[in-house]
Amino acid sequence: MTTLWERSRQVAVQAILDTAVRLFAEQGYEQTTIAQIAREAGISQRSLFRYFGTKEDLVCGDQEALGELLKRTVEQQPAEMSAWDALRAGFEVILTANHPRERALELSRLIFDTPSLHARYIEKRLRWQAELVPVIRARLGNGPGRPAPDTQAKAIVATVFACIDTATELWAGHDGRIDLADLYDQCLAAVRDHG
Amino acid sequence: MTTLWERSRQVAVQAILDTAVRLFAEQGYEQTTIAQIAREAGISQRSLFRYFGTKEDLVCGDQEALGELLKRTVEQQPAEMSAWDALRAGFEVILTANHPRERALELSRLIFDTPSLHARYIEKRLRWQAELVPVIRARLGNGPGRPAPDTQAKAIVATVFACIDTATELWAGHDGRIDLADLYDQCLAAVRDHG
DNA sequence: CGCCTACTTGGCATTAACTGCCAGCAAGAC
DNA sequence: GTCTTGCTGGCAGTTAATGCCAAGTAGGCG
Repeated sequence: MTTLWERSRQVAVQAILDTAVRLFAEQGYEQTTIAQIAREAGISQRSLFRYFGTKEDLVCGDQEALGELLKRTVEQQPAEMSAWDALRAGFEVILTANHPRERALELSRLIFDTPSLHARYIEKRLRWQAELVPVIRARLGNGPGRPAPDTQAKAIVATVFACIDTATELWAGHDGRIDLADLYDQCLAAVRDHG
Repeated sequence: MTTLWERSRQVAVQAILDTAVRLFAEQGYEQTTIAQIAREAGISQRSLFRYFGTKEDLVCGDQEALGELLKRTVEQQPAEMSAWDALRAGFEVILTANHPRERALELSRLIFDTPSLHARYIEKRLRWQAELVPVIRARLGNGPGRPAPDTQAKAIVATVFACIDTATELWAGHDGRIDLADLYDQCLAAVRDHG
């Protein structure tokens, strides 16, 4: 019900985010200090840390929301669909729900060009990656002579994310000129198609 | 001329490492300060930072050497061996070159339980990955109708590391009672074996 | 042995990311 | 209008990390 508070919060968040991403793109992530971002966004350092717990959250803060969306989407796929196809469908949905192309490109470049950011990004993802495992396990035919379903599910989820990551890196490297979903399919094909 | 300087350096490194790992295990990584480690190891803070550039290096500092070893091992596999088998052979070598079981378990648990450490560990691993890509690309038959070799190589390397990571996490979760190489094979089978 | 050079070590100051605390102010409930 | 609630900003403090400089020590050389 609190209207003005929430609305001005949204505005502030967006303003800080825009300032931060602009500065990161201009001078690099490491070279940009929290003090500078706060100054240019017209907010105190203390408040900035209340909006974004860490400097890294300025870049990969909305990961959590995307993770939630991905999980729900995968769950809702028809039961007879394979784990791989369900995850692929989830990935497709995330693509459309993400930032506009230009912004996504900028963020991806930033993440893949900054080792510490890249690592943080993956680490954050690993957290909600774990929540996807039970969803995938439920979709596996537990035939005999196969690895434990948990091992199987974890490996599949980890591989899918590895391919998403690789595809995104290539996509950013090509300035978005190649379709991201196509790249993902190529990555998965390189892994799953034998011969 | 390896002299007293180098020898006492080795001794100091080992002493610091032992102190650090012990303290980390006793009170947790975040709760242990550099000042405390330096004090208990009988060295100045300044010198500690000369031996280990960062606090994280106290735990995953020898990753660099392992990465180098991995790359060399993969390169030296017979040319007709597939990319997958060559990487698997490299993984096998690393297993034997790593710390003794107990120490490796302790370190793995520490890394997987500490987000900032985990991130740093991933960062170091990403560097190995990048260096392995050209080695793997050279091993790919570039038949027609396949994804670009670079895409293929990146995807394969990323997947192998995803499986190594998954296997290691499972291994640490089972207190090392299940063979790590077996877990890795199970992960890869879950990904590559269809049906 | 005595000296000189090369290299290491430790202390001091500084920066940057955070965190806790407290006072002030503005929004919303009554 | 007042009163409660919760946001905001400043200030001090902690921790990791880096640069600088003075002091010490190993090792080669006359």
